[in-house]
Amino acid sequence: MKTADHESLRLWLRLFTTTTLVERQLDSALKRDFNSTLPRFDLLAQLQRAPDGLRMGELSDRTLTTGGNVTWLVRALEAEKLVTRRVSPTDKRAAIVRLTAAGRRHFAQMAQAHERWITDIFSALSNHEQGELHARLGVVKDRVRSPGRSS
Amino acid sequence: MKTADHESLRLWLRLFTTTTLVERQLDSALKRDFNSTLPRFDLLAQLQRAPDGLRMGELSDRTLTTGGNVTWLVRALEAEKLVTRRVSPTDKRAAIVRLTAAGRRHFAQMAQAHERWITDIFSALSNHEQGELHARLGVVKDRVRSPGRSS
DNA sequence: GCGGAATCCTTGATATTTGAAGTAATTGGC
DNA sequence: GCCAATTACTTCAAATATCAAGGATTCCGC
Repeated sequence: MKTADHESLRLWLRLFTTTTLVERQLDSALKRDFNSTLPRFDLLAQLQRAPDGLRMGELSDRTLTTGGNVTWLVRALEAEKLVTRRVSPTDKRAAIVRLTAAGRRHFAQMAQAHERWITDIFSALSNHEQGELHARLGVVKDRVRSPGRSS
Repeated sequence: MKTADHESLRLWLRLFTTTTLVERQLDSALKRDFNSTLPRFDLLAQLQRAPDGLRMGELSDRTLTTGGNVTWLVRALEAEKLVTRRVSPTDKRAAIVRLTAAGRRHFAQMAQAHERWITDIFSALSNHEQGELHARLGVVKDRVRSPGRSS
């Protein structure tokens, strides 16, 4: 099994490297063209999918970032009038965050460019290969979520 | 192409999510068992592969982190006597970083656990699948390195 | 409906990372 | 050999992220 083990390490290294490189490229392109960042884009993307808004905790879960950080990001986006925050009518502890019209417009522009960049990067793989990659990463992801007893 | 495009976005999201989850798991396990972190581990790993040591710039390249950050990390590891730093005899601008004996021991222990964790996580995929995943990520990685004209 | 436990979010301290600017040393053209 | 350009690294401030603690509110068993 020595070989297989080593193979896993190499795979992880490549997974990490590839993701980091793509991440940087997107982040710097967002900065260059929209004066934004990937974490901000990510948060806005979650909001766009949720017409009724999301609570802070939901944003935290979906963006894989901590609560404190979501508070910080939302505060900044609110200052730029891209999102609003209001207290939930049914739970006064909770804050509901929504995109503003300006936020929606701003996001739409970024999303279009973002999709072009992504499509371009992954066009190096065929449609079929992309699907397979997606599925296999899913297997890994599920395993990480539920800590595994060894095979 | 609408479908293919959307597929790329989903793929990227999954790539990002999976990597982040694995990264966190490793980082928190390193913290728990060795009071260390993934960036530190990563840096030590590079040094272990280089018996003659590495310059700061080489560490920066190989760990995908900025120069300022490498300075910071190396300073901390030096304070813990895990690495040494000395001026290159051939180029007084350059600093050469090496593992100490203690650093080597410390790293060996972490590496063993690290390999177990990784192997366990990726054991959800067959050997063949791992190889294929590795190869396809390589294609993406190469494409990111050389900014692509669209297909 | 009361009170303790749980939940939602914010805060503040701290840690980490980046990016730009600065310092020192080397290189290369002349 | 000399100076301008380049390279290697560090420093410092600002951006970003985490973590633990705390305040407010809600939930739930009684």
